[in-house]
Amino acid sequence: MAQDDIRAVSEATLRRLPSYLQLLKVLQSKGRDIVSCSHIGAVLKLDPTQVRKDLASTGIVGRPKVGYEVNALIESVESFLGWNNVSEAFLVGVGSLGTALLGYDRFNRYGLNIVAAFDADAEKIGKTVHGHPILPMDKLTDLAVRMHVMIGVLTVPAEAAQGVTNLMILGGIRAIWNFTQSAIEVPPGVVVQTEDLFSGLAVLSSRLAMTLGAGRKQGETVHASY
Amino acid sequence: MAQDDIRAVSEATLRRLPSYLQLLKVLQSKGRDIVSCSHIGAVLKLDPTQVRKDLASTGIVGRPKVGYEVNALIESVESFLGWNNVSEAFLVGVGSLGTALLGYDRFNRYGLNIVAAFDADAEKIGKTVHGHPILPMDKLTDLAVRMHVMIGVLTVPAEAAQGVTNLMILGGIRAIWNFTQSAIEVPPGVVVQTEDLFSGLAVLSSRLAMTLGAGRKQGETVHASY
DNA sequence: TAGATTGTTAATCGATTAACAATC
DNA sequence: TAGATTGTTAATCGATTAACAATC
Repeated sequence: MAQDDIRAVSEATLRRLPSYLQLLKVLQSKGRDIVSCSHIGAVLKLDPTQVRKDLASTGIVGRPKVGYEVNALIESVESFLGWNNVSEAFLVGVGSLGTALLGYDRFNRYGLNIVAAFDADAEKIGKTVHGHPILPMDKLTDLAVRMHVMIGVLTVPAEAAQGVTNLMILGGIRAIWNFTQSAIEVPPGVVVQTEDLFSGLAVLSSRLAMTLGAGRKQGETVHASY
Repeated sequence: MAQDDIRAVSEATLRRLPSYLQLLKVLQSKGRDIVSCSHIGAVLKLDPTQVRKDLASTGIVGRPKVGYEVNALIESVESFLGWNNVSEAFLVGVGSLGTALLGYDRFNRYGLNIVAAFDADAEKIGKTVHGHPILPMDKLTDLAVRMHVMIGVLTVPAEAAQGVTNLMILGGIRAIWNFTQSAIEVPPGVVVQTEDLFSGLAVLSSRLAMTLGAGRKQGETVHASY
């Protein structure tokens, strides 16, 4: 792939990259130098050609007959995702989910460093959650500007989502990881990734209902695409 | 759609159903009786035909020129997903994420009722988290059998995932909501839905890198599919 | 009635999978 | 060399979107 060829990589491909990365790191820790697409595909239950195309979209070039160098592949996937350089992020909304994310110490390996947390609740301000001080909302915009923070993690109640988003935008934040159920509006050039827990639950519920459902022949089974 | 026609509904459709449901409940609370696909599509930024097909797959029949009855539509989507009857679930692994999920009191509206939590840590056993008593792992299988629990929520560290899965299977659990990064093995007839936080982060990171990236024309913007 | 909306079939689009040449 | 694997083009498959008939 030519180096200037920034073609759009499909969301499906992007979503598979972290699973490759995880496997590659396991292989690396086992001292393995080389890996083939067929091997990756066998472990992750994916088509080898698909693995090859996904990897190629990160810019890696392999060696026919040999495969890919594990270290080079990790480097390629990580730099493609921007995960070799840690970006600083603000988290807003220190409820149960926000607290869980603040406690997740492995984000550093995935390019994310949560440097400050914010909450509207005066009770919480000044306290520390998993080593992160909780700051008042009115500091958000100024601090984002001063620290050049690019990423915001949104874990507030749905009704507060748009207001907090607006503060983030004012602070120059360019990417919002949205854990609310609210569809937030942002200006062009700002990226939003919404995580909806219930969409996964819908898949699970429906597949379960199907396996348990009447009218189904005995022994017939349903597999989710995990 | 004929009532015995259990055709496979695509995962993409299943994932959109919760967002329809949420909007419909907002409309219901506003006292609205009738809604059209074009209206739903306009709010959620989806093609009206796609909305119509998604809704049709739940079995609802609308009225030409009029639209769909809001109440009937909610009933149709909920019963399709099995969310009108609450299923009891066990949660295993009371770490930060498990704790957050235990604190999420709205699962009842989504067909899920977490009736017990389990952990391997003796320190945690006997304590109560968000009103849920934490039980020892060795009670899991027997209790699942006795209570006819069908759903397991897996929030343990990756290395414990397969072992706990096996206990769940022995207990007769038929659906596993897997929040670990481990690809678990289950027998036919058991449904697994794996939630990978990092796949969402990969999408965000890559889209951000693309908006910030060099070689990009000024003013060109990238939108995530939120 | 006319027009808006549903229901359904056809066309398009893009992702996945298959085929095969290039390569070490 | 022969065979395995990459890289790439073609075929297939399924989801999305468009077109249009049916309906109130």
